[in-house]
Amino acid sequence: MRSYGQYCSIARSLDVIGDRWTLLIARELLLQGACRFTDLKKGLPGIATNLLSTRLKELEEAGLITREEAPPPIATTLYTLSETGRTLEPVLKALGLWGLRFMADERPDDAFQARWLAYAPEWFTTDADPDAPPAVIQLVAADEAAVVELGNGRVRTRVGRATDPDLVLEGPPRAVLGLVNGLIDLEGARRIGLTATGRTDLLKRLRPHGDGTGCSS
Amino acid sequence: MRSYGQYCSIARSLDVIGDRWTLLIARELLLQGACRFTDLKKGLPGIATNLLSTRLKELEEAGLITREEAPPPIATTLYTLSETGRTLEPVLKALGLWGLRFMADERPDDAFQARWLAYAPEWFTTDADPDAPPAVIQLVAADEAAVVELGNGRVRTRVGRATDPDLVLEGPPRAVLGLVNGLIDLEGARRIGLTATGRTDLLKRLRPHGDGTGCSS
DNA sequence: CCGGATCCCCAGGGATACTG
DNA sequence: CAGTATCCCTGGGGATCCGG
Repeated sequence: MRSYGQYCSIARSLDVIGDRWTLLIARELLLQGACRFTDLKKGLPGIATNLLSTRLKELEEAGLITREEAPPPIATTLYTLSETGRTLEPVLKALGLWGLRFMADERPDDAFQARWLAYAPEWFTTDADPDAPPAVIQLVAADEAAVVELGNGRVRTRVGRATDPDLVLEGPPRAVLGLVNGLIDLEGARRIGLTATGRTDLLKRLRPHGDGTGCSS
Repeated sequence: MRSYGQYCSIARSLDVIGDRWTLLIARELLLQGACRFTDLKKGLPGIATNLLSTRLKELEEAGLITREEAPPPIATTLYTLSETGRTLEPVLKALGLWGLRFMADERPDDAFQARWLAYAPEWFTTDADPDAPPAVIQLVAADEAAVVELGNGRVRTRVGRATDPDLVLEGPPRAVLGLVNGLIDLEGARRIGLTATGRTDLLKRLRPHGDGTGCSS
């Protein structure tokens, strides 16, 4: 990208990661770990292959990712965030937290993936009752499933299904994520199609890092 | 900007503020407060006027800035960050902190302004000895001057000159800012042209929010 | 199937001139 | 001062093709 030519750390950040798609590539690598070219392509619906290729080169030059030629049985090149690349996590978290305010807007054609369902609770909520016994919440939205595990004062998430969840939240993405992130309350979420089965009291434990934008009724 | 079309809060953030120059406009409005068109243009060396105009419209539509027609004696339109716009501060701070690692690179042609000298200590350092008496550090780099005021456990900065500073740091931008932000130590800063006059012990009070990138000798 | 490279086209950005 | 208008050019989107 063309440099802004400003001796300012924000501008210099953007010189490196301000290009289109760059931060989303970092998101995928941070969420997925080592990725093949095709894995990245799948995780970035809409990206052109030439762009992905170009960005990967640029990111490697900038020292943010490393490419390694994996031997058989993988027999392909793997892309990984470098130590420096992983320091982008706070940047992605800040952006992600700020962007929550737009998650209420309905845009039916948006792509949606289980990983994006998963990272939000882990990054943007806290267990409000850290001493309470462990609990498991199953999220299901648009055929994508993720599991939220509460316990030991932590909120952990993973893609997939749990065997015996204490609570199942199912519905359109903006209902599930809107509820979990405190943009809407349970009643509001139900009104746009959420089904909550099980211990809905667990929702009180999930405290969003809200910034005052949310909880309309 | 063209939407990424992903239901992910990072992607939705970038849909709004991912365009070129957008975040730097927010930086200026955050640092300067209400601005005229020309003020922004001066604070954003290199921006084309049509782009600035376009971005201001987009930002207004997104609800991040408000334009107000000021009556005489100002008699012009003023741009201000809205309440929502001000919530970008954590995003800018995260980016600015991450970008510090690139401030060591020398790029002599980069533009430089006093405001960019000023915000870095306020955002990225802490008073390591909050109970110590107040102190004033004068920063001077490339003819731009800023004042750092330590006191009451806070680090405050402003553009301009102090009457009787306890310490004066003068030299090329990357020497002054590199030292203040912990990228280099005093010795290293002197080696690239820093002059430190006064109580250099105050530097110990200025604790950078470093992330392990710095302090090469 | 994977990992790209190539080509064409268009939108967005850059520089500058011009106007109320 | 506060933009608008214009022209040019680069970078991104989309499809296709190609070697391993």
